[in-house]
Amino acid sequence: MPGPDVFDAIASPVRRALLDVLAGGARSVHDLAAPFEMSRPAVSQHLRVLREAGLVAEERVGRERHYRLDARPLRAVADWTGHYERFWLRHARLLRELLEEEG
Amino acid sequence: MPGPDVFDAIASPVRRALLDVLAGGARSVHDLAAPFEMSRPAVSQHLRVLREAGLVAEERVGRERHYRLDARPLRAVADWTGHYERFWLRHARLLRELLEEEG
DNA sequence: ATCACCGGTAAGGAATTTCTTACCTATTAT
DNA sequence: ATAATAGGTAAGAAATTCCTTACCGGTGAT
Repeated sequence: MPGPDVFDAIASPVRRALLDVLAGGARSVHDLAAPFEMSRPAVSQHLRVLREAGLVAEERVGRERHYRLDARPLRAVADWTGHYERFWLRHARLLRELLEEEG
Repeated sequence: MPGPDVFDAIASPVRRALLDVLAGGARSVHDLAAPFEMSRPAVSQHLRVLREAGLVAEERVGRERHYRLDARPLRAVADWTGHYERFWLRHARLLRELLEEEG
């Protein structure tokens, strides 16, 4: 049982691309799979990972299943990277100061 | 050659913990490995992943190697999650409005 | 009723990850 | 010079990932 971890879920470029598509609105699995050079079951399996991480929710509509984005778990990622913001800001500041000294 | 991907590098809880430690300042491998119930080579291998992702830099000092954080690649992660901020904010707003209607 | 479509699950294989122990070099200490 | 310390790399095992094909149950169309 490899826990539904959001960091793990977004580690895959395919899954990030799926989320990016879903940011444009809910989609059927068929539509989601279309742009990928991958079998449809493979996409289904990626969707399962996203579902278990809480990043997507499915809604049955007729014989289709519409997946919609649930971005809330991404807050954990944003919060974590946020702790590092000061480091790259400091880096940028030092670089700017260095250039000013020279120029 | 499994490209040095930052999303992949931070997918591991161990590697995130290593970065968290390094946020407190540069450390030798010995010190970095101490808190983990893992062999030292295992930590070395995690450090390699972080190094290839550009998240840490090593500096030789005597017979030690000091690793220091380089947070810059994390900007890519922060930027990516940033695109989703409006979604979880919208979610929070809708929830708030719902509660106000009821209360 | 039958057929087509949507999409999930199962089984299996190749590749990757993540650990271990063993070993090696470089540097410092005695 | 010899011994101890720091830490990278190699080889191999176990677990996991990520794809494939085959198959299945629902739902809608004819």
